[in-house]
Amino acid sequence: MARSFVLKTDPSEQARRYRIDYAAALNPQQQAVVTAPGGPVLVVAGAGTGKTRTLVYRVAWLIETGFAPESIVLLTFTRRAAREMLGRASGLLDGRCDRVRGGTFHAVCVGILRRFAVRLGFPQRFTILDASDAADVIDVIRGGMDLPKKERFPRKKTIQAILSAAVNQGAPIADVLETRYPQFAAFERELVEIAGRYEQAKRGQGMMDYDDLLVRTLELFRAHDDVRRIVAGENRHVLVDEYQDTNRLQAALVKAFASEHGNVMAVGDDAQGIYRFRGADFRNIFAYPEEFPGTRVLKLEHNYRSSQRILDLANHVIGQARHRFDKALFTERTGGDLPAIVQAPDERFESRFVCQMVLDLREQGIPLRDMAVLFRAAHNSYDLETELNRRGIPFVKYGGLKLAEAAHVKDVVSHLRVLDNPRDAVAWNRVLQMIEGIGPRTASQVVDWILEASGESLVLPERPFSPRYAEALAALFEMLRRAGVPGTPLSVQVDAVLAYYEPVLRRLYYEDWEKRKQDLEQLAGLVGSYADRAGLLEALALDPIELAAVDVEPLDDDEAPLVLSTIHSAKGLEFRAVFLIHAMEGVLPSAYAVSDDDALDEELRLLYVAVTRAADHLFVSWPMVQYQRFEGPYLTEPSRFLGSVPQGLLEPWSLVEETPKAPWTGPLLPAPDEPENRE
DNA sequence: AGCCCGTCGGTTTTT
DNA sequence: CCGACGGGCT
Repeated sequence: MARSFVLKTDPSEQARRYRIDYAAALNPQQQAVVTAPGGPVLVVAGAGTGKTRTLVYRVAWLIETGFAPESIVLLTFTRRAAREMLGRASGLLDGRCDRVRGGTFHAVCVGILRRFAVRLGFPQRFTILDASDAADVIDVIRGGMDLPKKERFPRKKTIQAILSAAVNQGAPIADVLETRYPQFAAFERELVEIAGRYEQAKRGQGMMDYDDLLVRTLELFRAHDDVRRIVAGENRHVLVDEYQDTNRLQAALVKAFASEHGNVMAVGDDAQGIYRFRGADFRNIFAYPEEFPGTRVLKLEHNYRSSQRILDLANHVIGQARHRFDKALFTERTGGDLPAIVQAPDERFESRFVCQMVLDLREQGIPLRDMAVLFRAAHNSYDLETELNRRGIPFVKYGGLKLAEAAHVKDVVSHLRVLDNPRDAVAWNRVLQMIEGIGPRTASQVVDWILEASGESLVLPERPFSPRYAEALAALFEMLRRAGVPGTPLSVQVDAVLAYYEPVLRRLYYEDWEKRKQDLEQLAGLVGSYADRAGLLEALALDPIELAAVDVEPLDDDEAPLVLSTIHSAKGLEFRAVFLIHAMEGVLPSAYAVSDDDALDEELRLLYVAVTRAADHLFVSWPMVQYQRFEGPYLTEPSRFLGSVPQGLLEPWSLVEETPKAPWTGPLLPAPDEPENRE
């Protein structure tokens, strides 16, 4: 018979006064969340209701009530979010929150797998494949198969996306093809075959892709209950942010993490689910009380962020969804400007408008960092970026191309990977193919030889190398040997690789190597913040270090830059002024979404997320004419979601070119064909 | 086998 | 605007 033994609270604990005045810092709803007793809690929190703030205080409260920081796990959507929240919590409790464990599901899983992967037959130093590494592995597999030549087979990135979608949605490949890639439905058999070989290859070579990090952790818990008990036993409280964007794998992980104690708090907003493409279903949030019996559901409804006029628009937007959201945000922040709907003649006008208005608002005292330009897809801001550069307005861009994904950065990082793990065949392939005279074929042969000869250390095998590349190969090994001497500082290792790589860079990317070199310098600059090579490599694999396009002279020294971001990457952030550009049919909603009602609803939620980022000023704009390469200009339509917005919620703006100043008394200007004055 | 160049097709969102 | 692929050359 099991018996419960009640441990009494240490009296000195009881007597302690809390350092933080929770009642003063939080509203009653927030306080209820922060001071909730253990057990499962679901917090349904609308946009701008202080969700992050509440979680930060919750962490502090738990620590103040006696929980060890290292027994708390905070799961967030990005590592950036975790860092920021724990930083704020530490600020409240002078550093005591630093030991709280936090990060993405992927990062937390890597920590667990590094400890226990051996139990699954994986090496402790298994290789983490990012999406493009995974695509490269798939490409090799595809090359070794006899595939139908006549019809168009999906390219490696698409194959990878299909396989990943199947894993994340927990659906067979056939379903993924039917719903998202009907054009490739005929290749189901081949794709299933590739999927099988891909699994084998990963297992055989000790590699895990992003999805495996979640899948294998679950597998580990399922196959080894002692591991599950150890890991879950280390957690006394599990906190999950953005629960509406977790998929079934992540939901299962939450359940496992909390399985020993049941202290789990999830925070989310069903109206802000924007990761359906990754297998998330915003309705999962309603399944939570069934997953965790006894769940206490708490709500945060009071919006502190936006003016009422912005909320009116947001409420109208979300009201158009087919699925009804039980939600109306309210605020006491009445007044403010009406959100503007700006009709720009074309993209150039739109960019000029944004730049000019940004500068105006800055004149009015809003710092650049409190303004953001949001868009559906990373490429929507290209024209604007040019214009910002021209005017010397500093900006950072989130979303889109990642530093770690650029080909030349991967080249350099592959050398470090080989140093870290001489059995990393993916990295070897890349490293070898940079040598002149070595292509895919020779590379895979040489990799086989290397793997045979090298155990934990690097050995240049004695083999019949062709004189075409033998010397270069020896030079590569000499560089690796020097850089790999134990105790060599990371920065020295990186410098050695960069010096070796420089001529390769010039040869491979002769058109734009100088631009790419700046990225490598940025990479070199990051090195200092990592303790060792493994730490750097792990960060590069798990953190999408955003490629900041900030080589613009700041207006004032060190003025924090304007933020450019995809809507997805702006989740959870807020700004005093928000510009939503390219709000047009085909972009928002995306052309891919228009034939599917559920996808269309998600586009609507994206618009909702964008609108609710704004506190005071909101400008929604779109270009009436777009230029296409061959077709020339064509007319666009404004987003259907804005077409039906009643007058009074949005103020229509149009852009007019400045007319020449009136008090001109001299002779009329000659024909206006001075090229400089035209824009 | 590898490299270079021309052509053509596809083009979201992220860990 | 980038990458995959085919053809011709080394």
